[in-house]
Amino acid sequence: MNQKLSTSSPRSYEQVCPVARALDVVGQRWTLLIVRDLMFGPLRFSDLREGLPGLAPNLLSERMRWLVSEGLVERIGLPPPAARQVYALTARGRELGPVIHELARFGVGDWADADAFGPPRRLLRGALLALMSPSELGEPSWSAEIRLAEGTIGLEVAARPSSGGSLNRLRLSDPPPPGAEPDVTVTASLGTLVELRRGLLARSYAERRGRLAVTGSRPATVELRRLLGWT
Amino acid sequence: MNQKLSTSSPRSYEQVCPVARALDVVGQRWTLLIVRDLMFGPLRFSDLREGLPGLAPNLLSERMRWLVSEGLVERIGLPPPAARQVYALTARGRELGPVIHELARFGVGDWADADAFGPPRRLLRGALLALMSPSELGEPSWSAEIRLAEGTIGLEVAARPSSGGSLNRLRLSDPPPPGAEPDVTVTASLGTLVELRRGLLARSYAERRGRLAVTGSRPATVELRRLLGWT
DNA sequence: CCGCATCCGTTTCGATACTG
DNA sequence: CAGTATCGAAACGGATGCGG
Repeated sequence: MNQKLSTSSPRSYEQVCPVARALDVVGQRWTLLIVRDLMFGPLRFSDLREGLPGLAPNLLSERMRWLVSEGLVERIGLPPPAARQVYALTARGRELGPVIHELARFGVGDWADADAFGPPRRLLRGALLALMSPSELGEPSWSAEIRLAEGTIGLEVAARPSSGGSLNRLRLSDPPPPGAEPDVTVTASLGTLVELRRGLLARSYAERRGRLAVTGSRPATVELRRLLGWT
Repeated sequence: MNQKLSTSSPRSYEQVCPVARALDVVGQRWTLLIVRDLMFGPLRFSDLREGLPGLAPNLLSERMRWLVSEGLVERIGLPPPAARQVYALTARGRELGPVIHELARFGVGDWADADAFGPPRRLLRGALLALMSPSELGEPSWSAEIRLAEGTIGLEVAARPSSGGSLNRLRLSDPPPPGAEPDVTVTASLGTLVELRRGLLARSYAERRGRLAVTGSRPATVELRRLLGWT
């Protein structure tokens, strides 16, 4: 009779500051990782569990209830033959994209074991995104194929729009769209890309050692280098 | 003898993902708010306490020890006459700037009571920063003066650099540098600026109602509008 | 007064077991 | 598969005290 499942609103910082406001909503443990996992598409409860080992099911369900109540996530019922229901980000939830991206950018700074990147594979796109600085891009649109040990990811860069965040210019696809020939192809391990980004490894040296191979049109290569922060 | 002050490393997510890495470091309660407060300059222990009501002193000292051990903050001893010591962000700690900024941008999205903005005053610059989209700026450099009920803030925008985050183009000063004549002056309440940014209020309407006044050179006005996201 | 350390009641988390 | 129920462990918040 006495229900305990009442989306107990967590502790608030009680500050009239947008940062504190944001953290009141997504500052609790696991919350941003849940959003991260939903960033590339809707997932079921068990998909989320799989991607978040260590998160107890009761806590996950409480977090989901909270995220729904805050309007960041919605529960969507799928047509009969498919799985019963999925969780998807709302438009408001997708506004957390830049937050996740900047966190990832920061996290790359002490990411020593990138080659130990494990499942789930869908996070691979996010990991790659963390290595990219879309604000450094030039105007044109181009495409690339990124071949990692874990799999190959497609990248499409849209032309610079008159306004809007430059993050939206990037589209990662896993697997890459078939048939389309990329402007540039890069082959490396995730760890190599991380070291290049962090400036711990020189591009020319990596190429000579066979840890990095880039082939394709000259302009697209230059843009790729900017995007991935190679010196 | 048995010391408990051993910077007990907090729970880790144990994931090989840059977002999880970042949250392992700054994901605990209060941590990002501490960094936020240090973003505009070094502070003493008691300054931090003042800006973070609800944070117990033992927890603050534990967080500071953690941040120091992670290399985000350093303890600096000041010359004798001044206060004994201050905490300052390291270069690595300043890398959290974009994270804080994006969190603030998100937090503006449900910031209904901006006019109730309270002390400490030094957060005023951060609140303003949250309303700004430096990525929308054009090339030129210009300056502005922003007159709020809480006080007047100076803004200087540097010319677009060849590379580097556009956040670095902005410099907020409180109070504004004396003597320099700003290219544009805007007078409004913080709440009005928030409503304008969120699109809840039209600029022309706000001006007619006397809630907003913008004076200055035409080009600087246009840039200001882009920066603050007015339609 | 500042910069913490200690004690203690409350909240949140994590692991496991269990149900429709 | 999609959660709920329970319970011990850890983290947090508030009060108080103490040395420099």
